[in-house]
Amino acid sequence: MTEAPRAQAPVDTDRLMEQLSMSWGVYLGDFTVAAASENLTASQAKALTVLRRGPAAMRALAETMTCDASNITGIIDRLEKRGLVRREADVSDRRVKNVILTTEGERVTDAIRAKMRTTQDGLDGLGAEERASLSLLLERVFGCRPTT
Amino acid sequence: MTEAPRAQAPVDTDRLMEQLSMSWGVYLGDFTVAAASENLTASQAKALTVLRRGPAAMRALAETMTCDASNITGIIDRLEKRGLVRREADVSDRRVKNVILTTEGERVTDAIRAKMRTTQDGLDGLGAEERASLSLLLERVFGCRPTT
DNA sequence: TATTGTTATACTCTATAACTATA
DNA sequence: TATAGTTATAGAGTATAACAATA
Repeated sequence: MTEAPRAQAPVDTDRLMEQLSMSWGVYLGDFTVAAASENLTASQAKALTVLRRGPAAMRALAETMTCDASNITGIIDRLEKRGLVRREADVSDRRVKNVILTTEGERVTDAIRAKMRTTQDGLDGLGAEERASLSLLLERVFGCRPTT
Repeated sequence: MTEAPRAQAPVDTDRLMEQLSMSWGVYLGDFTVAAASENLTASQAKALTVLRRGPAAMRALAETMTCDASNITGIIDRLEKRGLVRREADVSDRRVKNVILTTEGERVTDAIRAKMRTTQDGLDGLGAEERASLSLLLERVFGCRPTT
């Protein structure tokens, strides 16, 4: 049984915010390069990543991506033109259009994730207990639970 | 002395990547909303955040932000027009222009960070040992050390 | 009336290529 | 020659406002 990470020096919230900011920069760079390797913009790849968790209505997608609903139309238009997603009218509310990943869309999304070597390698360097600790901490801070 | 987070169930790398992706979405949304409250785009706010660590040459800024150097010209143009940054010719190499945050730029950058309530509140909910654990884990995964 | 998705518009972000001024 | 920054261009992302279809 390996040790859990131990405190070395006090880390206040400000320094943690700064470190989180830098870490986000590394993650974003990794994601952007991986998306570009599949000829996708970061926004397009982000939409695919969200949809990988399951279909979503246009408006729900806009909320998750923190942008206006009008933007999603163009992003989904381009992804649909490339055959990575498709629109499907909702059965209970015909105003709603659900966006669904195609099989090719799933393949591309998984390929992008696999190409995020910086992040993948960083995670692979952790032991089982460290992965569990990071998972718990992410849930505590951002409210995101690991998918079952 | 509080306990370090304990493993509950095994968390493999794939699930951790997924959880990281969702957490990043929350962080990005928090950042985007905070930037918008200061009438700044996410890219502009990101540039300010990078410069908050110290002056940087245009090209270095482009590398940190994972985009082409030509984009930085426009981003810095707009920030300079608002008085948040200024360009300064490098003394040893006159081709290089160093970008420096103005006092107002520092104020706005700090204001944005202070407005990231979701992230701030999440971090504030951690104990001292948990903050230290998260800091160590971020360093392990992304190679970013807390600023001294 | 309210909501979903779309369109029109204006501005910003982005990569590519070509340019200038330095080195 | 090589590099740092800029400019020109075209395509993509973005918010706002207005619109049609549906609730």
